[in-house]
Amino acid sequence: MTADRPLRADARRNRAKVLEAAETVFATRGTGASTEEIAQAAGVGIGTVFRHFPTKEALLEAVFLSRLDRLAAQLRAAADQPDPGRAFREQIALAVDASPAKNAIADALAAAGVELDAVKAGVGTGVRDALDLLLRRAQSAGAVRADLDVPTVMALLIGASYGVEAAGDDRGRRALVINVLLDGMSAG
Amino acid sequence: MTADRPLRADARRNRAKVLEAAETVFATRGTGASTEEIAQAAGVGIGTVFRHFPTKEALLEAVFLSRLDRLAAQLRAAADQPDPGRAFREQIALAVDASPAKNAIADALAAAGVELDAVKAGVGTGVRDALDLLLRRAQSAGAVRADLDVPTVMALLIGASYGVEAAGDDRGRRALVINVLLDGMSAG
Amino acid sequence: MTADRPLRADARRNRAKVLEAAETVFATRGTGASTEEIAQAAGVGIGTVFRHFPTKEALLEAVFLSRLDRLAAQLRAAADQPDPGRAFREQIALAVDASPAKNAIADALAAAGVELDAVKAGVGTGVRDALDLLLRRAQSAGAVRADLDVPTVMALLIGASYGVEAAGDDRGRRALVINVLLDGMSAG
Amino acid sequence: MTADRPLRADARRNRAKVLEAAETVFATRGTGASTEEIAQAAGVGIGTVFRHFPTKEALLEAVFLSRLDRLAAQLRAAADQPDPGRAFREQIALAVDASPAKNAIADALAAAGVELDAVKAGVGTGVRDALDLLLRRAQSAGAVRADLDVPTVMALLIGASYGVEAAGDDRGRRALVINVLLDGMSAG
DNA sequence: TATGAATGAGCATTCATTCAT
DNA sequence: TATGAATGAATGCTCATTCAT
Repeated sequence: MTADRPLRADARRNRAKVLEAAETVFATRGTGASTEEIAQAAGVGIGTVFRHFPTKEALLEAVFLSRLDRLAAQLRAAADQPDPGRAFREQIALAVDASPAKNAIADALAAAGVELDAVKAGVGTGVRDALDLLLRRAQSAGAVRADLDVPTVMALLIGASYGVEAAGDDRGRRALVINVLLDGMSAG
Repeated sequence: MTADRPLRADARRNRAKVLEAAETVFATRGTGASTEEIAQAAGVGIGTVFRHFPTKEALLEAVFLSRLDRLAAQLRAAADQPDPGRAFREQIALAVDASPAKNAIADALAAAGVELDAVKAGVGTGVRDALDLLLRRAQSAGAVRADLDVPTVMALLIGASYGVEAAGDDRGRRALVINVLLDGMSAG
Repeated sequence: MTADRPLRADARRNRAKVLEAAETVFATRGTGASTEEIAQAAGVGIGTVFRHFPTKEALLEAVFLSRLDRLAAQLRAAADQPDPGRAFREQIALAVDASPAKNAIADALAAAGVELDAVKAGVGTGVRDALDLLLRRAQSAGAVRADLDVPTVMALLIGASYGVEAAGDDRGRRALVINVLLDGMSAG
Repeated sequence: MTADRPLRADARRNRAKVLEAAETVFATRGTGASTEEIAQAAGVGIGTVFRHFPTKEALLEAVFLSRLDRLAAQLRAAADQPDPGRAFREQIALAVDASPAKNAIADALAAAGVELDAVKAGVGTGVRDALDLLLRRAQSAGAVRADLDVPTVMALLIGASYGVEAAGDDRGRRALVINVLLDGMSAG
């Protein structure tokens, strides 16, 4: 009975608009931003936000997952670069530098009692697998210490994200933070 | 700056009770915990909380600063240990492992638009100076890379706190995270 | 008054489906049930519900009237039974026992400020006339007190419906409530 | 620590104001009336309403219980009248005639899934016991049929309340409804 | 005509903050 | 100075109704 086309195009567009607006607003004003504010930023009625995301928590989660999806895609794209050590380093640096806003969202979700691991697991083979590949290759190439596994690298990534955030606007300092992390991860 | 009328003994006691309760409650239930809940935990009326801390933000700030004060004291106590490199490493590890709950508070403050740097500066010569001493000595001893300065170390500390938190309950993983950080900071 | 273009066959079918679903849903989940829920139960889109009943109130009214229609038909069918007193008693008992769900609807309508009398008048010669016939015959036969008129009997019916509802699931108690009512209405 | 006097006087007065306003507003505009409206009618802030009644449901319940309490008091006061049959009849008539607005509240509570019986039981020995006394005495005096028990009388009372309400403004008709009920309850 | 996405007014509830006692 | 009742702005969420497809 219910197909998936007619107005579905508009609906999908609205969903995307909301998601995008939410990402921006949460990043800008924090996760405490009101749903109303997001609706306005998206240019839709508040009812529309709740139609697509039945709960503020659901919206937060969706934003978080969409970020993780993008990260996974990015990591995957780097998997076939020639120099495994370099690929690893570059991706870590990129991931860390891009993530500050994600942290707040993760925090908010955690505060709401959401099982973050479960959520991440939902991304499935996403980030985890992509990272796994990058890491293994870098370790095989002798570029990264052998005692690191994916969960630990993820913890380090998260930490570095906050570290970079704490470093403020000073480009040099941010780079230094990342550099320390990479040095710590390198073999030898 | 602020006139510091010594504060009647019972008043001071109340202030301390509130601060302590706030630290516990914020750590336990998150910074979203209501002021009322803190008042109850402290065994005082809500009016008393607001008499001592005119704003929830002020209370959060006070809790954060009190933690920093304790950290400063700890760092200072380590300044005269014989082996500067070891002292540095030990203190970093200690600070990081003890800090998880602090993070949420710093986040909340940041979200509230409080200039964290300013606040930290307010601890004055506290953490900053103690850390400066430890760092310089370790660098002179050739145990820590020379391109690190205090603000960067603080950023790294903050990041490592979150990293450890993200590592979860796995003792080994937590240690590994700290280890990576220390390796990254070490000279050579 | 209202132009009654025969309504395309499928349209009529939809109208009936909605009415039926509404009756069930209102009875099951109360009159606070959302229109959306009714649409789903009827297997139609929400737009269709509103096409046939421009207002939730209108839908409620239609359900109510449809019940009254059935009641009228039932009363009419009993009009030619041989024993007028017995017919009256049986019909009263039947009407009362079947009506609990109707009460909630009548309440909701009343709460919405609908003139219930006007609505009932709309059923026209329906319940009123059928009841009139039954009552007169029973009174003529000396089975029912002479000071009762149709409006009063209707008020008693409504009251008894709620009484039975209040009696709960206890079959014996429900019967007793009806019995008291019938005794009160009987002559002598 | 917490005594029960100082500002308690004001608080109690406010609680009473809210309860009274709620009773009026619910009776006037139905139980769908907004809490805000009640706050305004009571001349207090909306927060005050929620301080005293943590939920709209709780407020509804309190209003209902307060009515039942008054009814119980009234019934109890009639217990020592000389003529038990007369006392019973008078009290039933009074209770029924005074109750219209109560019905809506009972309905709302029932709709909210509140166990009405439990609530009524909470009035404790209130209405139930007072009614029990009246009923027994009237039955002993041979004025009321012996097969009635308290729960059934309560169901009849509720039904009669609605019946009277349905009878509208016509004094004569209202009296007739009550009369039928009393006749049905009388012995012989 | 049917559909269901969009809309936004309306509601219950929370909580930081104020102030009378 | 301590208390806790009062306040009301703000928020998440629901639902009847509209309208583009």
